[in-house]
Amino acid sequence: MPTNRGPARPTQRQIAALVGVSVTTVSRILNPEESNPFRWASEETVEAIRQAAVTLGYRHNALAVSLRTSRSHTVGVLMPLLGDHVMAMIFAGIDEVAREHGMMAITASTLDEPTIRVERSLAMQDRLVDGLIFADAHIDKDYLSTLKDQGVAFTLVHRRHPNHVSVSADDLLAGRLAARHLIEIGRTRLAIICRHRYMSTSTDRIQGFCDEIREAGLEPPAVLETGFNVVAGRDAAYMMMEHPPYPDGVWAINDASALGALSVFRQRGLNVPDDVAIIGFYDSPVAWGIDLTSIRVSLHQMGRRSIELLLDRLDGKPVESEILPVSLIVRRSTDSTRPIGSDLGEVVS
Amino acid sequence: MPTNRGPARPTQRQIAALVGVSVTTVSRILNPEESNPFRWASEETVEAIRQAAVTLGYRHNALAVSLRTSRSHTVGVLMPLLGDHVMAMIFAGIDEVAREHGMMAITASTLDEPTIRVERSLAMQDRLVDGLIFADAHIDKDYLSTLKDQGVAFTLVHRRHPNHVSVSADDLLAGRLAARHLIEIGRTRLAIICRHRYMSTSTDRIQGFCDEIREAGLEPPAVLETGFNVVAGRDAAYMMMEHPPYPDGVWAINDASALGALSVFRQRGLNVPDDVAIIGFYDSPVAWGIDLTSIRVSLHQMGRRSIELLLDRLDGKPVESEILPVSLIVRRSTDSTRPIGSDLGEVVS
DNA sequence: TGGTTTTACAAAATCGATTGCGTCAATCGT
DNA sequence: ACGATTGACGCAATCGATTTTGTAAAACCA
Repeated sequence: MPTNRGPARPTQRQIAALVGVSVTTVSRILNPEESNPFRWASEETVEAIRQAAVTLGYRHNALAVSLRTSRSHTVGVLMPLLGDHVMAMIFAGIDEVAREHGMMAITASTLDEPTIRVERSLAMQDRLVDGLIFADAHIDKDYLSTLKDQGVAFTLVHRRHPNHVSVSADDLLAGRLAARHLIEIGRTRLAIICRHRYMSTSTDRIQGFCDEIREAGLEPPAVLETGFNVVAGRDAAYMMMEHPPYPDGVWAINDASALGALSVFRQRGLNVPDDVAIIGFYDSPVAWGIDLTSIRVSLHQMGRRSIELLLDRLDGKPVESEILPVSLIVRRSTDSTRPIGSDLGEVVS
Repeated sequence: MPTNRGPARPTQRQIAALVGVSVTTVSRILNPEESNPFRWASEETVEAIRQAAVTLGYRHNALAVSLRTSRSHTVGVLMPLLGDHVMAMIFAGIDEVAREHGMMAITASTLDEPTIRVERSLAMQDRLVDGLIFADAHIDKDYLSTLKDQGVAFTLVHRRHPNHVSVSADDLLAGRLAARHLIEIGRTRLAIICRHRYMSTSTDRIQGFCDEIREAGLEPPAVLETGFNVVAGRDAAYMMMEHPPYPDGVWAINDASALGALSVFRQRGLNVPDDVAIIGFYDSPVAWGIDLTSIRVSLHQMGRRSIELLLDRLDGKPVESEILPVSLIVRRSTDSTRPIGSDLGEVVS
């Protein structure tokens, strides 16, 4: 079992030997946290050490530093699912801020399962992450309170939880915007496609949607909890069309499921938006492609704020939950007078 | 500056004190690599130690283990861009295999810039990653050879490089498939939308496309190197329409840019596919949504294989580059007789 | 000039876990 | 019955860096 990881990395000890000083001095000079290295050694010594570091190709051993200082300069991000557009965008934002602060963001997927979440969370704590960001908070189970009691620093992103600091979209308003728009274009038989109700992204959006509808004096919408992907959208659409009267206004709280539903409606010969209007969520490239009316929120910004809040917390500053603004982007899936291919959102690549 | 990371984690020392044995014994019993703990202690001792570990809530300190063993059970993944569908899917595959092997995958974006790539790569080596996976290989610059000489274990994914082990799509065949299809439906004025030519995903696809066209005796295609996102696709389309004759067959080697081009063509009143046929790449949800003919390759599988090869390498097994099969999924953007919303690909969420 | 402070650096402890080398007693084989 | 093996464990070194403590020499003050 050859443990040889390439040629051995040079250590401070070697630099010390080369220059003829102690490792203590080397450490002080090379310590990036040290604002004034010259307090500790003469100018020549400092120069000699730095020179030696360069010629030897010295690099800090991040593990050793962390072990000693209990500071890993790492934040862990738990997401229900990697490979998903929403999560990928959020993580990109987190990652961006992380490196702006000389930190590293590491991620792991939990598949939204409590067991895996605990496991991954512990694995990250084993690496002494400075803090955690959860994108998969459930509103019922409260594993997070345990963590809080243990003094673990964390924030939530995307989904919120009343007891913890989070950065989320204004889901209540989003629900109202979607409902209002459907009402304004004269729809009365409404339906929602969503996922399990244990996440705030479902509950809040449904809540806002229903509130608006109730205040307009309309019938409450049908709620189809099929899921967040294309297939889930199709399934929901099939269910809707099992027996008339069919809905004439659908809000899928995710563009992918909107796409699935849309394709089914079209296959069945329904006209969108005349027969059935559809609204999505996230204003993703999919929405641009199919001219889908959608709710826009900056996922990138959501990711950024979630880690900025976490870093503030780590600095001991007081932090509060934030709610990001949302806006309705109207396109042809609810308004056939709109131009084709209008209003593309933020471009990432 | 309170360095208090919550309540101090229990250590082997504490367990040792509690049970009344040395840390050595505790370490041997609790070491997960140790196949037969009973070789080192009596059954009672083993039980007592395990019991103490549980009651104290003991967890391994991954950093300390790595420092000692020079094995971090971590692989680093360098991607040109997080937040991109392609990269997110690949990473999801990598992450899956990583945890199947009790490892952790950490990622960082390089924005395709050599400087950042080196920086991130070093940052990962500082954490003593067991190996690296590069999704952003350039074919000209050869930073990777330096790494190889240093004995750093790595594989490439998505993009390939003749000198290194990689897992990529059969881009040459993909190019041929796209060209053949366009030729078969009678197109003669062809164009490609791609990105810089320093990546194999561009060069190979173009190569295959051009080979097929040459062998068919047609004119070589126009090559528009505008980029990989929606805006790039629009830009390319605008350029194409600057002066007639316009292309009647376009291959965007990425669905997003295909979408951008498509929307421009439609805005200009062109009929797709009658006036201009469009093919994309990756068969992403965007393609499903707009009924875009596209090239399918399993990105998830690509990710999985890239880390599996890396792990094989780490085990000292010989590994060779792999090329994943591709297939053409024909939809309405090249064949108006196809049904709406057909053949959805692998669903991820 | 005697005493205090600052400078410049070193020695050693520490972080948490692993591991080579021993020790001591019980057991085994012949 | 005696050397040899095995079982059950501990000591101390080690990984690479940081931190605490220590101590000469130089600088400063009155």
